[in-house]
Amino acid sequence: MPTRGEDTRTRILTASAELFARQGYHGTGLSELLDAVGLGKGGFYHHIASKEQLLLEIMFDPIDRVLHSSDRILGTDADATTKLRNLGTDLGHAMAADLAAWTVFLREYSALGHDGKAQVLKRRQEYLDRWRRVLADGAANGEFRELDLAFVESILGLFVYTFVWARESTPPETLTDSIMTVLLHGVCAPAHPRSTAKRD
Amino acid sequence: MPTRGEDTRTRILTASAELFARQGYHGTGLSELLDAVGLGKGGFYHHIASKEQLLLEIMFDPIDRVLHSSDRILGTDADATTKLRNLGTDLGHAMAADLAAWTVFLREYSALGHDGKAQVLKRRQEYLDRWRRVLADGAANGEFRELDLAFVESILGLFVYTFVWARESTPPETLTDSIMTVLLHGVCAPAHPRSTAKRD
DNA sequence: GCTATCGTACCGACCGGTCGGTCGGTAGGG
DNA sequence: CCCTACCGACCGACCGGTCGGTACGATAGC
Repeated sequence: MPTRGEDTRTRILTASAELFARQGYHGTGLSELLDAVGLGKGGFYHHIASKEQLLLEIMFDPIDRVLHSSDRILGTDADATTKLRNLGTDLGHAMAADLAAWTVFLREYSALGHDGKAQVLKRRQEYLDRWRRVLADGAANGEFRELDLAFVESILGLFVYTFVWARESTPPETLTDSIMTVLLHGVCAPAHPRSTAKRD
Repeated sequence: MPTRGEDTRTRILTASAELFARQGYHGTGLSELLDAVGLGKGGFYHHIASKEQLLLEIMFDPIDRVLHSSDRILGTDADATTKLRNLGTDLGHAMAADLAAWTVFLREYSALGHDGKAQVLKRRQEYLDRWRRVLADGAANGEFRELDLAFVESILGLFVYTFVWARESTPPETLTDSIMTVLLHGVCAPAHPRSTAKRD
């Protein structure tokens, strides 16, 4: 029989992410989830410790991915403008590749227990710090204008909401460009008229 | 005895918005809600038709408010840059004034039934059309550069996420400025260096 | 001024159903 | 023979919602 082994777990993760994204964590019952995966309760709990643990794993996956790739981007010796553009396109790619998990990541924070909240918050903070660092560096060397960085908090929301609502009408690369064009023009110092986001 | 009459209904609306924003619609039980309002089930259902109807009313309130004020803004004969700035500050004020309801509006769309979804979607569309119209006008008369308008879909997400996550550390006017500065610089044509969002 | 009547605001016991989770069991490959 | 993968009956708690009843202020008849 196929579909045995470790990939059942993956199937559970994928299907749940989809369901949680569409109907919310509390809005999705176990039985509904079981139907989607094609498993009984016994099978499910053989792989997953609890519904909340499942939610936590769904949320870790996408943020960990961009956390790693942002390290790679920050590690290069490119200028701040390039780094910012790379952060943006990377985030766009990640969201396009796994939009369901990202939607869950953004919306279901409040469904987590105390410990889960702390773990997710820590990763979120770390990731946004990468953006803040690039923005601050660019402001320090004159590439960017001096900015109040409060808007950085909304980078994730900005991307995810664009992807969730505009996905059907527009391909993901166009969405990323659309966001990054405004962001880069909004951030770059008038003296440096590079701008217009081009994908690498 | 006080707290009789129509204001009980208002108390229910306010308390539910707060609870739904913190824990989600499905994540908030009726009994929890009742405790917060200080009412029994009978009292609650005397004022409210159903839990879902309650959700719908919470969501209409904030969007209807900015829908009205955006009409006023679009009706003036100011230039597109000013109109855009006014749309932004107005939205910022509205969100600061009723952040809980706005959070619910953004997060709990999927908890709505078929009819509710359609009604909310219609208002959302109408409001974003105001932004699109200003952006398109500005692009037509040279105030703004030519833009792919896909990012407009995320205006609401952009604001709400900034407010939800950065509220504790930063006052709402600063947040609005922070967002609008990036947005205006990102959107204005290089030839027109007005920018820097100032509140009226 | 007294009481009968009515409508509004509210109570809490109770309903059927669903929730997340447990457990005893089994099929089958190594 | 055992271990992995899975099944589904079953659990108590809790869900949103209903319903019969009541406290009380206002109005009306006399």
